[in-house]
Amino acid sequence: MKDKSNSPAAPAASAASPVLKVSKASQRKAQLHEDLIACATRRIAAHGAHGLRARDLASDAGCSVGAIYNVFEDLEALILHVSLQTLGAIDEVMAANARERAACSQEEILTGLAERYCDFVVQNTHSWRSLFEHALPEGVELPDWIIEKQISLLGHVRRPLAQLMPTASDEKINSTARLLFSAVHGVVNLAVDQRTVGLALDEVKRELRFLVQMFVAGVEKGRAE
Amino acid sequence: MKDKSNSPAAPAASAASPVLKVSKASQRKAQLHEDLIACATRRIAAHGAHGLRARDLASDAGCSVGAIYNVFEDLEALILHVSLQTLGAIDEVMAANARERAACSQEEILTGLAERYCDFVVQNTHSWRSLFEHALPEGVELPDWIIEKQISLLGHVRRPLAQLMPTASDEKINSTARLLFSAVHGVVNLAVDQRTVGLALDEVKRELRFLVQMFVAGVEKGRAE
DNA sequence: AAAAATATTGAACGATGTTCATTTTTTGTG
DNA sequence: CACAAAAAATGAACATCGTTCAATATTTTT
Repeated sequence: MKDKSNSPAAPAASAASPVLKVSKASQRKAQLHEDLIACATRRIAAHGAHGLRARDLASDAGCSVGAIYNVFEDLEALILHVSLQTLGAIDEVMAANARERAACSQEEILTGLAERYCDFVVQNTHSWRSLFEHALPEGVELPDWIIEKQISLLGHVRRPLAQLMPTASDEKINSTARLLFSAVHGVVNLAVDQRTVGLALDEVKRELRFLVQMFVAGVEKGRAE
Repeated sequence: MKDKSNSPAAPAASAASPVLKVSKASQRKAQLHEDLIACATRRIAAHGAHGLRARDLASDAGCSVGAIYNVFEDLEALILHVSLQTLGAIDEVMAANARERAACSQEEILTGLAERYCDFVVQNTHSWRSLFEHALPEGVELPDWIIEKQISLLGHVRRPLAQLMPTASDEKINSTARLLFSAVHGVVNLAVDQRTVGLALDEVKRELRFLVQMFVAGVEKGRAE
């Protein structure tokens, strides 16, 4: 037993560095690591994190159940690696919004972010839900490489907000970015869960735009006074 | 086996109607029904819905594990009855806000609601989380008596909103109430879960006020134009 | 080629929700 | 009250999980 893969996709000692030993064993291990994440990603996308069963996974990846635990600490750790990929996909979607709306108003950039987040959640509900459904056990922290990805997401909200609130401190911009992300997240969350207190799926995007527009208008109104 | 208690707290054929038979058996059943909800409420409050185990519950209530399934369809159904109580508690908190701030501005009523919801969630995290953590199985609907309670909660948001948006249709008021509730819910949710993208617990209420104030200001600005 | 180190395996373990044949209690009736 | 039928309560047994670990197979080193 070596590292149980606490860090994600270590580049597997790329072929360009022949000094580092890429033994047959560690190659197989790296391959299994990759395969398991791929299989888990598919299963989570199809049935949610709850539907990820060790025996099914072993069957999919063509290994024994025990092998999973040689590569990952437990299933939860494997799910975290899938989460990193999901976060990456969300980051891409948000980055695309920033590119396509680079010339637009800050309000339009923010409404675009909300709509894109909503679209992603509707199209990738299970994967997205697995990002949030597990309340981590008392005292257990998320690994750094997950936290960094999440901070990166917030950057997409922080940048247009900084333009909208030119006199605000970095701390205020930061907390407002978290506020706005959380609010949009909540609206999408209760909607895709089809909760009674949430919105119907066919009104979510319209109402999300309304939320962001009213919030931005309120901020601008305060600035004008 | 009779009804498995699909409806909540049927008044157990109150003593005032001697025609309806209150047999010794049905009395015991009603008592167990009550006891199980009480024990489940305590356990969920202490350890969350995940920590509700059939064997522990039977031990607490002084019955066999099988007895639980004579009274409730499954543990999920029992959790729903606990949810009704939790929703009732939230309703009370929101109603208290309406009473205490009856003479305040609509903005203050709405910020008060957000703050009270936040306080409740912080103080009753486990019970509150069990309201939302289970995504119901495909095609399974919540029972009417839960949906009614949730609609009742929305009323507390709808009423001040109706004052703020006098020209809006009932549908618009309704969807805006869901929007605002969902947004506040999301902010509180990510905060109590201590998520990276959420707010820290010591800034939540301040930022919630900011969110509601900016939203209300935006709505009023739009009305003025 | 043999030995040491390492990795893989899958049966077994401990929980868990749920069931159901058996036992106990309650109810209806002569 | 006695006694049979009906109803309810019981808890051992079952199916299904995640996880472990002694036994086996493989790889690496000597």
